[in-house]
Amino acid sequence: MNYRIVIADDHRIVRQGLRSLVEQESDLEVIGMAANGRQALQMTRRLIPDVVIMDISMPDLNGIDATSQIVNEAPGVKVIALSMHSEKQLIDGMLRAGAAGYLLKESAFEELIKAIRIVCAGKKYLSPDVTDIVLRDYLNPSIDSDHNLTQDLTLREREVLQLIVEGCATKEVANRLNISIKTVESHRSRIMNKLGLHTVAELTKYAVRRGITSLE
Amino acid sequence: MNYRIVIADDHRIVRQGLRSLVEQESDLEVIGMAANGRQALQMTRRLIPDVVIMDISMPDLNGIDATSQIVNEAPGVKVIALSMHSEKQLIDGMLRAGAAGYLLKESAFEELIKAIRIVCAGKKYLSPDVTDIVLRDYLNPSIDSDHNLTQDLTLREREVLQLIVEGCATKEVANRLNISIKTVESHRSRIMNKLGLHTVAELTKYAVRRGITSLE
DNA sequence: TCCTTGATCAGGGATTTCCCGATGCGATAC
DNA sequence: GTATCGCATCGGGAAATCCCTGATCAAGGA
Repeated sequence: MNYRIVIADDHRIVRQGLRSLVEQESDLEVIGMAANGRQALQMTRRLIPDVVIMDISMPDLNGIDATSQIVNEAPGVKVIALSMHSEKQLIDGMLRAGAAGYLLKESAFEELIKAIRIVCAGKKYLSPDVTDIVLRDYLNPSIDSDHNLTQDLTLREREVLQLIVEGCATKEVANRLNISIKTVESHRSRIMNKLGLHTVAELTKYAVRRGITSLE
Repeated sequence: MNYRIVIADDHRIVRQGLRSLVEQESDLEVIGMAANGRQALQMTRRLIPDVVIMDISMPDLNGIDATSQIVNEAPGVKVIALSMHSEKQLIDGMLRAGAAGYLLKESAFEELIKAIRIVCAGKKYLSPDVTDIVLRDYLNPSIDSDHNLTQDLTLREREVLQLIVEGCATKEVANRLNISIKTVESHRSRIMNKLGLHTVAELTKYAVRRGITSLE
């Protein structure tokens, strides 16, 4: 039996590359390609494929919302997320939207093929890296994963974090908050611990992603 | 005659896809694949391919600086930039670095094949969208103060900057570049001086804005 | 040839970070 | 009501770093 596949990615050459890879398998057939989430949705309605391989960051309608609608309208269609990032929020969004699989563009295509066969068999498939993140969350009895890690920071810690990523040196943070340098160091250290980050550069990127600070 | 090609992109499945596409042409042979700019550089030194297909945003060493070094060391090697973005700064950076072609991931792979043959014939190739942007700038020579600052950084300084904002400690930068900690400190100090920035947080935001690093 | 630039490195004091621990305080548990 | 816990606060001491100065060397242009 042949599996019918739709590929959704906003970069044409990536779509074509994926098609070329997938069609090396004799039982896999690419029946359509979409450049954004809305096209993917319409195409899925029309063609009812077995699997949609879905990039997440796409214009017009993103992969998560597209997946959500597809799964609602056509529960038989399996969606495999193919993402550049292993961020918890994205994984979470995709799985809640009803994706049957999540793998990274960092994966080998053999893994994609495997994922396709597994979801077609009615099971779920996650990349090892992704599994790690999901499991860490599962094992850690944090109340809800939607409240991301930033929520685990205390008020004071978020204050300190914001000042740091806005470019204040430790001493300046201490001055502004009227506390000792030692205290600021403690906060920073605990922040890094909680977030699993180790440098100000990483903290800054994290904060920008979370909207705690802007790029100015 | 066969053309020997190296592919550099930080996403494995994209690399594999590109390889699969390129090798549909009987006279094109993919002799190596790299996951970042540094690997691409080393691979190019070793294999001396005819063409390097180079993604721009890559960890460790970005596509622009990698191209710059490749073109210096091995002038015979043609570099084709394959970018997600058609931002002026990136195009500018790549062309100044000596790329022989610039196309978007939005392009069809037929265009990539065409580009390969054209640059191998010693000519330049730009995507139509990219040509537009270059021409607009050519016809309207705005004195754009935007690119001056980053351009003022030397190649080595940008390398160091990239590693720092990717979260490497000074010691780790030194290790990766095989230079002394003192040298890294010198570079960092001069970078901050040139840019008028004083903390890693500010450096990081700057680098993100300039496309030197991503938010991960 | 001379001069500039880029890349490399060192010394050494000032500063910061990192890893340990400790205290006080309010809330919650039992 | 006291035991416990989380939070904010701070300190010591070693390690790492920052900052400034100065130096060498190679490459390339005037």
